[in-house]
Amino acid sequence: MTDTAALPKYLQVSERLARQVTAGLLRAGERLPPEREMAEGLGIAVGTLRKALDQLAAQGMLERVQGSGNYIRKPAQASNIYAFFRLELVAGGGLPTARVLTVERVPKPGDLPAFGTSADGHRIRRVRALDGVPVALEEIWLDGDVAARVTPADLSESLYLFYRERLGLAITRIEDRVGIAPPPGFGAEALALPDPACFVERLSWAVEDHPIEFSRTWVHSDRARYVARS
Amino acid sequence: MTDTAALPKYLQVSERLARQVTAGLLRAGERLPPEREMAEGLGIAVGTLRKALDQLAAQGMLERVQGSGNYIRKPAQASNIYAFFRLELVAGGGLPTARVLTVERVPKPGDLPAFGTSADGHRIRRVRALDGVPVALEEIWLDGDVAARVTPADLSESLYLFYRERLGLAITRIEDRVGIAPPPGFGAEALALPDPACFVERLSWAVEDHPIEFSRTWVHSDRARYVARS
DNA sequence: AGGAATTTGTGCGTATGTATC
DNA sequence: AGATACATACGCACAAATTCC
Repeated sequence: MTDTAALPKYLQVSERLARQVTAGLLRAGERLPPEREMAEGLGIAVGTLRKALDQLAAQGMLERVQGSGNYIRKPAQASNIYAFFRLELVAGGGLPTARVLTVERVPKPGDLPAFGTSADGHRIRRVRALDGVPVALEEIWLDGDVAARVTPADLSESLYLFYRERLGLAITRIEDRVGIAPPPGFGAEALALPDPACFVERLSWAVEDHPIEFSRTWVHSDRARYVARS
Repeated sequence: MTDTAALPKYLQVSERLARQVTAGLLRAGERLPPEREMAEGLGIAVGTLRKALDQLAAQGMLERVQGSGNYIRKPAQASNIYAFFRLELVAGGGLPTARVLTVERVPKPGDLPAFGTSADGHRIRRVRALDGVPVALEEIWLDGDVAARVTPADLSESLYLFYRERLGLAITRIEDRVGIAPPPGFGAEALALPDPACFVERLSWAVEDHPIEFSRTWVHSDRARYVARS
């Protein structure tokens, strides 16, 4: 437990809703109660709730339809809650899943950008799939100081939940860089991606200007693409 | 002039500020007047102005600093106002410019996604540069029905202004897809990009669900990258 | 160092417009 | 046409961060 200052109400609410979506309590397509009802139930003003919903809409998690209602858009999906980009099949859509390959605490290599305070990092390697078809390799570096140990069991459900509930961290800012690069050696068990692949580098901030995570995702662009909607 | 319904005030204000930035009336680093002053000058409520400023901040055009002020972030730059991604040098930053190579009205080829109502499109080809160094090739398809003719002179200043003032169109939604592909044949005069390159496909909506523009940008990823910040 | 002034952030409540059902 | 529900707009009070004296 950190001594983090209390989040603003509107962020508390959007975080809570995001968690409920992640946990599957709110499912895709589901309609939320009317804003006035919901605000009353939460004990906040309608304007505050609307700000929270705007947040979620901006993240693509919610669709707001005037005259109709607010609808959950994203299915419950692991580890993609704060993603700026969505990984999609070339044809669009696809149910995202991820399988953890390895989790190791190792010294940060020199080619990583500066983030966190430790010389070590937790290196998490995963295969990401859409509708069961492997489409990308991913390497996530979590700063060594946020946790002494990380095990695959911690990560099996949702990276998001792990960060929020086990570490007490709320990711507040993300920077993505898009380029191309050859995929790294992920071992024989991993998907063989053609060389080179489109990839996205991500720096995640837990608090302003203090990144605690760095990740790289290599996407087989014949099978899937990163999609961003404004 | 279209019979478009009047835009909400907060969008009118953000559009106007965006134009001023594009036109160079507001320069990078410049601080805006205090919100209360500004709102009074515009004859609107502070909350409405704040919503406009939030828009611009979300677009990366403005930086809002509590206790300090609102600062213009982007330099005056042509045609990048609505960009979801920013094209940056690998080291970060770089002053973006663009040079139009050709503008032609031609039948839409079959590999374009569905957009607009015409069988023809205006094909605009450009070289984009950062700090004077060519880093990307770009092909923009504007639906044939939004204008009978388009000339390079129309585009020399700013694609944004052209859309807004000549065509009366406000881009309201953008969808970007990231992948890799070989750069096309842009003629001998164009920058020779290595094959393949990282590229971004963009569909721009003028009104909800009615895209009028499609573009593809091929980026030499050794020189520049697309960067998105949340 | 410290405190006041300035400036943006959060939160509330209300009234009216507009799209959907 | 009426009811429902989200969108816009206004105004106010207080909190929090920054700036300046």
